Amino acid sequence: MRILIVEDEKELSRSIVAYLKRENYVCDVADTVSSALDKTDSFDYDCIVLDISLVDGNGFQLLRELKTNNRADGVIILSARDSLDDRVTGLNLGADDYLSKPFHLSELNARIAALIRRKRFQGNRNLVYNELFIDLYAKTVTVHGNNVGLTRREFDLLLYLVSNKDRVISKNAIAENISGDSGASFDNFDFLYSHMKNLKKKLAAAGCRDYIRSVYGMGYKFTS
Amino acid sequence: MRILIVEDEKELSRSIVAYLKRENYVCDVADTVSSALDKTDSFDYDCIVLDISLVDGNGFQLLRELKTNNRADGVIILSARDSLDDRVTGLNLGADDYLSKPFHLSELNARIAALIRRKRFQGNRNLVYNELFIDLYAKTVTVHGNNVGLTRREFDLLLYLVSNKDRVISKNAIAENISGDSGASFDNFDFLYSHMKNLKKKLAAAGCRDYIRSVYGMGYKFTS
DNA sequence: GGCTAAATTCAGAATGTCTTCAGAATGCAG
DNA sequence: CTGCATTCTGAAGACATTCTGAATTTAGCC
Repeated sequence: MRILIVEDEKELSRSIVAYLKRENYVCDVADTVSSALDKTDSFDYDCIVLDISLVDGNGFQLLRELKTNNRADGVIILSARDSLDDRVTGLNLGADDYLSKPFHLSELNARIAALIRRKRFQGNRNLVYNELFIDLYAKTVTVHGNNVGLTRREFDLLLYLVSNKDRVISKNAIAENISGDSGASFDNFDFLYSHMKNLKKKLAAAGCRDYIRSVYGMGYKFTS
Repeated sequence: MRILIVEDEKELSRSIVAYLKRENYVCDVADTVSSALDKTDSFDYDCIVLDISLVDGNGFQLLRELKTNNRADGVIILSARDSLDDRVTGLNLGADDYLSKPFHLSELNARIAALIRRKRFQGNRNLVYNELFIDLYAKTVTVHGNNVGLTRREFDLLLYLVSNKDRVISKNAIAENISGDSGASFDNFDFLYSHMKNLKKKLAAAGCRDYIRSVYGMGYKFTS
């Protein structure tokens, strides 16, 4: 799960990143509008946390550009205290949520979690595909009612595949999504193969049908 | 547990905060309607204590706004003496309880405790999970009838886990919830590990099953 | 102010997971 | 069928996370 933080106060962005990393998100930071655009061009973030009052330009402008490129999906605005207008404008420009400064990191985290659940899973707590049952809150996967003990990466992997059901996902995309550190370029996908193998093995052992298919030369696909 | 006090008489708000801090609540104060809105925008309070007769505007207006944003959950109104109308109006606007000035701080405290209990535990006085028995009033925990002497942090910890039954809770969230000062960002969770260990040890010593599971890399989970 | 219990910090141990590796298996193009 | 690229596999070492007991600091109480 990957998040872009657009914020020019170093101190704040650092503490946001520290917190969100511990919540197992992969975080990128942009401190100008142009670098934010660079990053959104090269990656499709699950969520963008945007400080609307950037110094180098207008946060609104960024939001507008994102919107015209259909990338305003999943934007949470950070607005200065008292600027009610900013919020309204932001929401009208397609932002999903806002938070006025100062805020608690836990609250930001809660909003991000809610946003991602809405975006990726229509706000559902559970996902069900026949015998396969995924509880997003308990972070458990059960097959025919028995718990399949998945590790964090395995769980993330399954979730990413499921949230792209019926679509072939490239190894790059998967790797970027589940690998802990951002900015990594992948010279091999051994770690992915490994997790994929373990995930499939565990699911199969629990009696789950083979929903995950590898597509030679392209990537992987989840089909129910 | 976090409470917002919306009150413009400095003297009063100060003494409320002092009292509630001693009761282990974390308190924020807003002295105008707009700053109250900022704060409720940025954080989801367990309880809001609202003086309905604010000078800078109308407390009712604030209540209305909270209501439309689904945040009127857990509001206790402070109203001037004799203004029965205010109370009725307030309750109709979705407030949960009221208190007419002047009042005893202990009374406010009792109402807050009751309110939070209602909100978090559907008004139950006790929580029971098989052999584990939690008395929210007495703040005691018994297993098989014998009292498990928990410290305050241990009790808070257990309560937080219980109130998020069947969910994996991140260490961030737990730390923020049980450590006095919130909003803090933690560089390590040693204190959490320590409390967790002591809590589990005490429960186990009393013959309690292991309801609290650590979920590697994700947090902790209470399951009955 | 001194005593006691509690909270926090610390360093090392124990555990669980991730990544890497080498080799095997599979799929594809010619 | 052959050769090359891709994917899979099991095992092991590297790494991260959690646990533990003890030491230290802090807070509550008389």
